[in-house]
Amino acid sequence: MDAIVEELCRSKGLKITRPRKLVARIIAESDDHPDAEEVYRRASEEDPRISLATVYRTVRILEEAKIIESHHFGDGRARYECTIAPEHHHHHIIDVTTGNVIEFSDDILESVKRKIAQDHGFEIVGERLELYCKPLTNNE
Amino acid sequence: MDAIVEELCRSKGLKITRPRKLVARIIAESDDHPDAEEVYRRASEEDPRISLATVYRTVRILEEAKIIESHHFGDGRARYECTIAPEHHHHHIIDVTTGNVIEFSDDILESVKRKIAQDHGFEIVGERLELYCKPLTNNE
DNA sequence: GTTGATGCAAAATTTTTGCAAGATG
DNA sequence: CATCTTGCAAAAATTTTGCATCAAC
Repeated sequence: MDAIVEELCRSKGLKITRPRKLVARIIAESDDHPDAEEVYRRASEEDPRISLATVYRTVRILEEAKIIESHHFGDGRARYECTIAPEHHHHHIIDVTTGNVIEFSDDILESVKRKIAQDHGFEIVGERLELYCKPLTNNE
Repeated sequence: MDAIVEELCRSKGLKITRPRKLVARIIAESDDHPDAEEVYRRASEEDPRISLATVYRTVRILEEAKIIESHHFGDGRARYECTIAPEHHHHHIIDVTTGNVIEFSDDILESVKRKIAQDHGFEIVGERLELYCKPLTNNE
């Protein structure tokens, strides 16, 4: 993980710093899509010198480097997750009754999306799919 | 259009006011996903008494009433569009080279999404699909 | 007339920026 | 040691709120 971040930073001419490694690792280790404030809180536990401004600057840089992704799940702020994982590519089901976020991926969905983009003369370079759902009930 | 807004407001016990009708109409007539500031600007031209706070309050109410939808296309602010139209349901392709937003809808996509939700034990009550794309080139 | 909505100004929230000091390559 | 990055504090941008006034029902 650290190695990948360092490699990606290097390839973009970015310096490898303690805050960058820390923020990237915090997000990689989190499976709950923390927002900037929460990343800052978790980072501060390990290195109290880090500032919130740096977290914001860093997540922007890491997002540009495709190391992390940001999402907006309806609340005002951006929430982050790491893209570096064997099977990262996925989307989100948000259970509106609980706020739980469930990740999923689907090959058919992927090809349908790709074809739609193609038919419009485009190639997908980024995307965002969120399904806001409520649990199925048997009688309704 | 006005009639639908009025009916929906009434059914929720909301008063039908000049600002509400105006904001709803502005958004219904816009095909460019304006943000709150822009809705305010357009509304002000017709009624200079309206305030930005009211625009924010009104879009929230209209969104709760399912009369409009909000989106986050990567810039910081929320952008709005009206849901009241014969064939409203659609998603967005954002051309990252120009910032243009293209709307599309696709029946196969719809059923794939519905099935995915079902397989996870959910029913879709809202959703958001954005494809960030660049134009296809023949040689790359 | 009551109740809910508006406008204003002020505050809250989220994010960005200027700049001096510090760390990296 | 030149350049990029950080931390701090201050500002910007977006959105929300308190309250007196006003409008809808």
